[in-house]
Amino acid sequence: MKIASWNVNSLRVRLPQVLDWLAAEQPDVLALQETKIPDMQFPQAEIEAAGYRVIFSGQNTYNGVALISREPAAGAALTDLPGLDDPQRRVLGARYGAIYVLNVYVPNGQEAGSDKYAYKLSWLNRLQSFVEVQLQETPELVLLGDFNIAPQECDVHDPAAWENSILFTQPERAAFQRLLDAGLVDTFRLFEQAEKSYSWWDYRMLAFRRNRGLRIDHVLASQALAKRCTSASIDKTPRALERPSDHAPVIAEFTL
DNA sequence: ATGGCGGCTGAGAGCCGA
Repeated sequence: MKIASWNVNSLRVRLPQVLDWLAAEQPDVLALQETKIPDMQFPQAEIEAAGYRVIFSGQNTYNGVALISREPAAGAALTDLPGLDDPQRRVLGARYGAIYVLNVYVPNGQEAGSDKYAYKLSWLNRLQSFVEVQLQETPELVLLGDFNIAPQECDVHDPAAWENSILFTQPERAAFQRLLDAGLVDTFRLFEQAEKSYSWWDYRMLAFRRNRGLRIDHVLASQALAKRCTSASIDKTPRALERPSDHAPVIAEFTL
């Protein structure tokens, strides 16, 4: 079972790259964030023509998530965190076989101390509560997506420069740690990885070429499932294409 | 390192992302 996450920063723009990536990598599940497209305009036919199923929860301009899969999702999809009345489309959960897949686009937070920062932290609290409940229901669970949090110093190209900056503040990192404490494992760190491995690079300042990035996209697996994780990686190749997303796909594989 | 890029809207320049 190969599960991946990719913030595409507009599916309208990136659809050809997504189709190419599906053909090349053959994932069983691909979670997309920042599709930025209303459901009525979602390119369902193009994805189905590639041999995949897809479910989506979108809106215009901002946010939007989708789950592309080989096999159809079982049962109804979840599009809202329980207890959070939020028009922003940032969550999509569905079960594939025994595995519950929860695709999230965590709020950016903009700046420590801002209203958006408070929203981010409360959003992460709601996420944690839901994960705790869902783990009782489906012990095999993958929580993946754009977390907008670099959890450790080794996930930041210049930790000193990023100290107290959004994506790397202590409260954000503590919220990420609480997700792990709830029973999740950062699959990327189960394996030896190259130093300075990142999943996002700013479009500006030649950040990708200089590898000045952050690792903010993650595939977290429940402890039951993490035991069956056989690989975890970041695919930097799409980031080097013409007109790329600023994020790279992150991948984890599990034995069934 | 101020913003530097890119996508969006709406038809300007500004918002937002990270």
